[in-house]
Amino acid sequence: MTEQITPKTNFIRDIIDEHNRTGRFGGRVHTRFPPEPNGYLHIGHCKALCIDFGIAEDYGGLTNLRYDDTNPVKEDEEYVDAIKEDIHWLGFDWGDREYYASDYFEQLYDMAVQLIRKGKAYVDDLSAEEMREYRGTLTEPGKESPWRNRSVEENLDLFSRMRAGEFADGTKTLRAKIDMSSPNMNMRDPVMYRILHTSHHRTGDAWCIYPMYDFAHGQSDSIEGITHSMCSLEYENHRPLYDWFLDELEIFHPQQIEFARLNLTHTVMSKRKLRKLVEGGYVDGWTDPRMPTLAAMRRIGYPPTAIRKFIEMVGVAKNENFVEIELLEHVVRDELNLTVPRRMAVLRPLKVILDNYPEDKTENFEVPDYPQNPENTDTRQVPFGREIWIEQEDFMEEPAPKYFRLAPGREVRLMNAYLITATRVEKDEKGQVIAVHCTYDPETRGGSAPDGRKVKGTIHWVSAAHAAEAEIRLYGHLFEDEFPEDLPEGEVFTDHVNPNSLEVLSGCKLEPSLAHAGVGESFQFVRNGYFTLDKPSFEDGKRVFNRTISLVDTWAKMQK
RNA sequence: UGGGGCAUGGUGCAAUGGCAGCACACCGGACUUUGAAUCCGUUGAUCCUGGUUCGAAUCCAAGUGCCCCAGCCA
Repeated sequence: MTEQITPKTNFIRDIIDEHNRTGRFGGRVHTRFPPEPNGYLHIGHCKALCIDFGIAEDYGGLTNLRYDDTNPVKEDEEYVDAIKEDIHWLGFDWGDREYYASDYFEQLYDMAVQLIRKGKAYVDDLSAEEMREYRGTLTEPGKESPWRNRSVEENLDLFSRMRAGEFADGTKTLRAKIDMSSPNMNMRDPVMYRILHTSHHRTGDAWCIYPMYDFAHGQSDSIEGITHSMCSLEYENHRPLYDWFLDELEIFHPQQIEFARLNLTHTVMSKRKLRKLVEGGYVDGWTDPRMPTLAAMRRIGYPPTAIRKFIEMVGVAKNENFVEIELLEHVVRDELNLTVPRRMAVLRPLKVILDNYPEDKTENFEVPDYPQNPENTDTRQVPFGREIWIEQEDFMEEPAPKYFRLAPGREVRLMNAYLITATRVEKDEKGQVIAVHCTYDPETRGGSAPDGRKVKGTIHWVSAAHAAEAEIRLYGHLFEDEFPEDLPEGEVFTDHVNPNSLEVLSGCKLEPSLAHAGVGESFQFVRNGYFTLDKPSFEDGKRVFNRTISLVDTWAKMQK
């Protein structure tokens, strides 16, 4: 089995240990996982998920699930269920602590009023464009809004009328009164509330003003008693604001801690781009096997334990990183190797005829299901006959150096069956090999010779008389490495979908036992890729398989 | 060029003043009923310069490089 990972130290644990030493939170560790319900969770979110839940678990603390649903124009109920399913699939649980930032809209409103009363917030009439001009630049300070010094009474009145729906979208905002010349752009009077006459997936039309992330997140953490609020690096510049609101409001003050998000080679992680793929019909939804979503990984048979192990191996730090997809695949394969049964399937079939095998004889071989796992000795019966299918690439008429598989005059082992020797080939009018004639050695039943002679090659096979027919879809990575930052529209966009990411092979030959396997079952493939039965399981009366990149990689290695 | 952050083999993560280590990848070998897997091994790194120290990846100083911030997104 996979080796135990030694518990890693990381800077987050150092911070928490320090808090525990000083007693800042009374030894309590309470985290939250705060997805915005605007898409499916992908492997990148998984890192945050594992950190939020994992750290709390390690310290005997709790983790809340909290949807950061402060922007109704982007969010949808469809995603909240999908997110919950993914979290549970990974084996994490938030108990009954399922919260929504929108649960706090009333409290947040009261807090805003409180800040207005303190003279720390004001209603601004600047348009979005004007606000941008007033904000200044990275190197030049901003200017104060002409509306910045309205009286508390006027601000109170205007803000309540904003809530009442008197003003159109974009005509007014509520802003924090901080410092227009701050070198940190987030402190230049950030917007707290904007007007959005849009109905919200949970609060419906109860509100037409919605809090910004910065005005909602810290207070939500505070309300829930979160002690450690982990987020990605880009929020570092927001921490002063996170702290400012909490301090001005004089409420419980959690600690925000930032870490580097996960980047994976060959993998598009931007939710915006993934969404565009789905909406543009470039893929078959969020669970398309080519997507990096957890739902897609579940569909193609990645074990959740392997994904968690992968995240653990990646570690946590503040360095910008690009983890190689090979690590993920290694971890997944490592587990699948022991846990899913092995089967034989021929993707690109070539007929082999055993000339000295009785015409209508059939026999069964007992074959181990888990040859790699000494603790599981399950076997199955695999039928064998005079005509069999082998992989086209397992035969070379003129073998290359170091090629150990079948060639004229050469003896190889049919895995778990017999040793066979190629005698002659049959070709069509174009000179293509359409069948290979062989002789088998009846003394080698099971694949070993009584005289002890060895063969260098072993190949897989499927009995022609018993084979199940299938169309198999080979899924690889969806994208080329270079994916445009600004996603182009229409035709141009398709240029960036890797054509090799989906290869459909028809006429594949499968072991008969696979013909009865059910949707969702995973199998180790004969050359150590693997595949998962997927729906739709039948198309035009043929079973359809989806499988993952692992096989493609293995295949690519075999070719070179 | 304002502010914030980060620099350790190809990649990711450790080492918190004391022999720079682990995993993946790569290469080589062994073994094998697939050339996969497994096992073993090799190569390979502290951004630069100076300083403190018996001793620096670690502390100090000055550089260099990369990332983030000018949404009424999160």
